[in-house]
Amino acid sequence: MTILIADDEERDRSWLKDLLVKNVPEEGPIHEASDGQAAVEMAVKLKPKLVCLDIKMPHLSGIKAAEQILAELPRTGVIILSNFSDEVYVRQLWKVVPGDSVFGYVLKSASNEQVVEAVRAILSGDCWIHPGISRVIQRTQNRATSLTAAEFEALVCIALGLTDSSIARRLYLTEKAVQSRLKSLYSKLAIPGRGEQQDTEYNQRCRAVYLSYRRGLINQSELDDWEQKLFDGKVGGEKQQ
Amino acid sequence: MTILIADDEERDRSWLKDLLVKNVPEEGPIHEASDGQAAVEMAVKLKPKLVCLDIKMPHLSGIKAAEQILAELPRTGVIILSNFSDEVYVRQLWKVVPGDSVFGYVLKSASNEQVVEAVRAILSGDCWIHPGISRVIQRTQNRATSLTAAEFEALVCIALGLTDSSIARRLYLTEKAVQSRLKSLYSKLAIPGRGEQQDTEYNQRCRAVYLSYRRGLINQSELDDWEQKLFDGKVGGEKQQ
DNA sequence: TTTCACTCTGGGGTTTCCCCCAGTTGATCC
DNA sequence: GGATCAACTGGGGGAAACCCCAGAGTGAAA
Repeated sequence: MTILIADDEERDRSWLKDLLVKNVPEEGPIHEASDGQAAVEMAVKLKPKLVCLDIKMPHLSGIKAAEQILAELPRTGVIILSNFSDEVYVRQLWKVVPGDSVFGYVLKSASNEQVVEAVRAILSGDCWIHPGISRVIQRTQNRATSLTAAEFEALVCIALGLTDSSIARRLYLTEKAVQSRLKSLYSKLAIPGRGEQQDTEYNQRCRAVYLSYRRGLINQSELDDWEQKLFDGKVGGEKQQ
Repeated sequence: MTILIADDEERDRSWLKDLLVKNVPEEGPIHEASDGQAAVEMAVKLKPKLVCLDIKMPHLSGIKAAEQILAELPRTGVIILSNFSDEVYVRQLWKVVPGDSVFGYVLKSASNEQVVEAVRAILSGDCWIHPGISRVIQRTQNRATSLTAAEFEALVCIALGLTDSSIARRLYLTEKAVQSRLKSLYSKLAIPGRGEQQDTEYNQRCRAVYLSYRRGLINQSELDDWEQKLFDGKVGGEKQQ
């Protein structure tokens, strides 16, 4: 029963390997990869029963790696083992992972026992989601607070610092459409507008970015990816495929 | 020769402790603290030769802990051992640390050898700064790119999503003064204005926030602190004290 | 099929943000 | 004593962002 570990930090890899060797007796050979690309290649070759993926890796993120691996080998158990509980990753993962596959999401702040528990769960065919993540999942499925693809696109663009007109140009929309997206974004984030409240406390545009960072709807590395895409003229990231 | 380690992650503490036991032969007892407050208390009691501090800790950040420890025991060697190379921390640290004290700044992505090297340097009375940090230090000392206290205050406020008028109210300034601060902030961040460039590509306000995140001038946990301060009516954070 | 949510569209407003200009103060440095 | 720089002040103007309204098309769920 082969296991594959993918993490760019050597320290984390050896920690996890140690943990598995000591606590998962029925384990077979444990292989390691140090980036997402390598992880995919090794996975298709070794056909492991379980793959542990860090999210933040060079070349290919753990989530995209998971997508490719599951496309080839749908029966593989996948554990995302990350420092981050950002909503943006949960959104992506839920889109990428087929509903019937076996997977886990564990934060690196978890105790050793929790990690072992998660691994055991996956190996016996159950899912295991970190307690801290469940809150986030709730939010992504609540109609009133979760963002639509259109709202999310607009959010990313203002977070990058684009103007309405420049967003419109990039996404092939009218300025009015952009503003309409923003308007519903602001209301979902519950940002008080000009008419309401006593005084004009907030610049909604910046406030939306701030709150979205806080809630993990967006984060630095994701924005960097988007900036690449948008400046290469490709659009519709969340919609397509 | 006592050594004190402060980190809220048990895993990191034991990793570092192991490393020191194995590689710093002349070491004496090694104590551990799991937050900043405890670190300060233990330091004044134990008077260690060396203190290793994580930045992100509950109750009291590693930097503030370092400040208090150095105030009591200026001869203590301090190593900041953090995941972050954010400029905001470098700014803070340089203000807090007396010029003649012995300290180090090591990123957790450093190799074991580098960490040992840093510890040895501190113990023999030299400073040790992570290579990745030196770039940042350069920038904080370059007149043309480093922010003044006033510009930084304005930056924090727009990052929190406040309007000009609300910033003015909180900082006891006129709106014009706020706009003047923002104007010089934008120019230091090299954001093209409305007149320049082909088309109005950027919303400067949001763009400034984005670039500042990228450069580590600001980050989430620092902004949370500032939001607290500003809503309690206290101002002038960087200036005072 | 009818609902419903989502999205884009349009007209016609107000306010905030950013622009240009110029002038005063205070601190620091040679 | 000038020179320099950071910081706040002021007027006046333009453009972007946000406000309200209402309508119409899409696709999915009831």
